[in-house]
Amino acid sequence: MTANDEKLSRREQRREDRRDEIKAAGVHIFAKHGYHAAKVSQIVKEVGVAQGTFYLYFEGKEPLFGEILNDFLAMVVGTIADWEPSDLDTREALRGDLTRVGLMLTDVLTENPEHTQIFFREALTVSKEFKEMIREFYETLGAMLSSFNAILFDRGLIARRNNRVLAYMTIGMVERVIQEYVVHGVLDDIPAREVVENLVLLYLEGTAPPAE
Amino acid sequence: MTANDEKLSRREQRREDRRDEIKAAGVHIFAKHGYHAAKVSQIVKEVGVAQGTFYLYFEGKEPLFGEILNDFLAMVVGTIADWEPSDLDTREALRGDLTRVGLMLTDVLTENPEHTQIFFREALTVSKEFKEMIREFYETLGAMLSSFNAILFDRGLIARRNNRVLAYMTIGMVERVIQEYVVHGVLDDIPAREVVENLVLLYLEGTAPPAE
Amino acid sequence: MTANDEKLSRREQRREDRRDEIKAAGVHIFAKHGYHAAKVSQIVKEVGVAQGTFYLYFEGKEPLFGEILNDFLAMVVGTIADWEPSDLDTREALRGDLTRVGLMLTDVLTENPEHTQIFFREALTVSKEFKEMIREFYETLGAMLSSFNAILFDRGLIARRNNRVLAYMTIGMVERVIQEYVVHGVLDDIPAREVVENLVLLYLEGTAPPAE
Amino acid sequence: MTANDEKLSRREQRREDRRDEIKAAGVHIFAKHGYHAAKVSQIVKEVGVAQGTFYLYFEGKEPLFGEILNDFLAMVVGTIADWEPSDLDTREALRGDLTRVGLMLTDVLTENPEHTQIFFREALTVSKEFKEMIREFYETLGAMLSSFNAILFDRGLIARRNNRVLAYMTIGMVERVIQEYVVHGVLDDIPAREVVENLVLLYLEGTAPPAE
DNA sequence: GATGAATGAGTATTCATTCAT
DNA sequence: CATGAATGAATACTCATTCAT
Repeated sequence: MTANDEKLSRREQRREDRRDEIKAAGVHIFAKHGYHAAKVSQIVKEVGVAQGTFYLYFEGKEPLFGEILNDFLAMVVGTIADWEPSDLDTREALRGDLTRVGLMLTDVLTENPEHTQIFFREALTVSKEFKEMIREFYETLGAMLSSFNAILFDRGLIARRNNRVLAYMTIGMVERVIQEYVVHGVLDDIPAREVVENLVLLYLEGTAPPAE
Repeated sequence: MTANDEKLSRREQRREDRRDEIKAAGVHIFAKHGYHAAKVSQIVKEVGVAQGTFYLYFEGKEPLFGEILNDFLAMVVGTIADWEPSDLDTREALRGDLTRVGLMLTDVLTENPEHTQIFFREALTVSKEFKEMIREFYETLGAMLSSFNAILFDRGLIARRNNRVLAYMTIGMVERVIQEYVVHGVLDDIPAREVVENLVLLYLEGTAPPAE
Repeated sequence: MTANDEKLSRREQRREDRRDEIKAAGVHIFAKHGYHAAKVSQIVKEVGVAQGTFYLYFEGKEPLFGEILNDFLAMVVGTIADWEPSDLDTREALRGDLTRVGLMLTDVLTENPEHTQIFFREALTVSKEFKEMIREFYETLGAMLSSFNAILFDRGLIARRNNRVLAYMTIGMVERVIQEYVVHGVLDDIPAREVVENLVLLYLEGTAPPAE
Repeated sequence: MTANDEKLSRREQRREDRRDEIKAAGVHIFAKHGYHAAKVSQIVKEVGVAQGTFYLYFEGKEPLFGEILNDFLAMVVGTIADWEPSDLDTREALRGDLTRVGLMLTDVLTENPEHTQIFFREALTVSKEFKEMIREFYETLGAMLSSFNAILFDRGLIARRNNRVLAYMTIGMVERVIQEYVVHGVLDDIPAREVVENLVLLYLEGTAPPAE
């Protein structure tokens, strides 16, 4: 690596840092005031740079929001993708896996409450484009969980249900609990593990296959 | 009733009709474009009246939104309030009751998909006031369901759970399924009864008390 | 007078009464809020008639203001016109005359404080037309008083002065004292006669011809 | 002073210049059309900037008016404050002082006829706030002149009068003459000195103490 | 005459974005 | 790279006036 490369790289690093600062301020302001009430002037003021500087790092207010939204989705998807399923040959194994992934998800969202808030509160109202992106996210998630349920049923691990309805029920119970826990603090006197276990329990008991 | 009264009453009737027309247009435009992108000019254009006429019937754009929101909440609350619980002495009775109220709710929301969409998509982003109103709605609902769960547990109808978590899980599964069913039409190839029965089933099986 | 005439006349009377009611309300509202902040809706509300009724009696808001303004000017001009000057052959006679007309003016304005307030506060800002009307009023008054001063000087009753400046000084001292006395109540602990005598005294002593 | 400071200061200078340009245009438009008929669009058009630019320098139309009004009052008060009274031990000294301050006032107002016009014509009709500010100005002035008269009487320089009435008479004669002279040009064929001397003469002769 | 619902022209203000320095 | 002054499009709301009933 030449001195030049190093310098360039240092410059790039600074550029990245500055971008991150602005994005962090964006997260903060969007969470505090909502997308529509948030002003670019508030964001730059929080960072301590001039109005024009914002546009050196982001194309505009909406693109910034888009990145923040993508960061959130990437975090969620990444967490689920990190999940290395066990053999899933018994309901006990399933319980373990679900609890584990649930706790991982709880962790990452608890660490990013503002992202979580922005996602649930604002994402649908910014633009048609984002609305459709979110819709696609939900439908993908719904389809994945439907397939997952179908597999579990095939393996005799869960009872016969309408797997699509079951998928969306699952999504719903998880997302509402997350909102109350992470964003509104309504359930935050309860240990995360207990919350997750209640979720897993309802799912598992609610789908217990009939005893032979 | 004198002729004068009649005239007055006819006038009042026309006034109500006009109000309703404008409100209906508001529902339509808000659902189509979202609160922030909706323009008063679009609403009056849809009704076919002048801009000023709008302000004869509503104080402004936000107050109109507020009424629409209240109408929705009143519909939901009214539906639940209409529920005359049976004795609730057996799980079978419970299943019947839950199915019945679930179907009633499904009915009223299916008939008002735009209100439903507005509630889930926009209500939180219009103003602090509405955000707090919605929050209160959720917390009241959460508290009611928590108590309900506690009663059911006392009667031996459901197993020991964290009743608050259970309450919010229930809210979540219902609201997500409603959104998919009513607003996005993702589940609308499935009969309403089946959807509701799946919801009730998950709740009931998921909370089945241990056999003696 | 036939019965028909009488009926007509009664109808005309009613019409006049209604007009006067509206005008009185106009005076009140204009004085309270000023011309620009005054709303026709406030005026009709005070009278207890419908919005449209206003336009059966007056051409509009500005014409109503015009009438009110003219009423005020007519009162002032009428008061001065009522003055039957004495011979004005001595300064004592002059003092008597000025005191008399001053008291008459004070009387009529004190009885119509809202008109007075409207004239001094609003008249110039309503329209070009009224501004010019007021200007003409002042210039006519100035010219009259200038001539009057010239006559008094010719008769040896007052000293040599710039008669036009003297005229406007006189107008100014009178109108400012009137405003404080009638509109703002700043001097209203002082008997009207004393106020007028102070005015006359300043004018007379301030223009006393040099002793021979 | 570093280059940076200089740059900053130059920027600040430009900012002030721009502000002054806009304010000057405001004075012009307000004087020409009156506050209520004046449009922000006219003001920015006169300066040759965009509509939004106006709001970089002033909070709005009314705040701009407020500054203009304050500038006027500051000029008047400043002129009077600049007056360094002589010993005021003889009526001749008093005459000199009054003439001097009168000329100074005439000067400053003649140089700012639009401000003068705005003050006398519009200031009372813009808002309650300004109305009260003006009222306070008059009452302060009235109180000051009353005290001044009391002092002069104590020193035997003027006769016994109602000092408050005398104060307001003085204010009135001065302000009316100023309006005619500065705003309407009615007296502007007369040298300023002569106008002022007539004012002083009426005051002094009108309050001459009785010869012993 | 009286009503009051309907009209629609008119305007101050905001704020994301640009660009000369 | 950074600045921040300038831009100007975009919109909710008011209220004097009209006119069908």
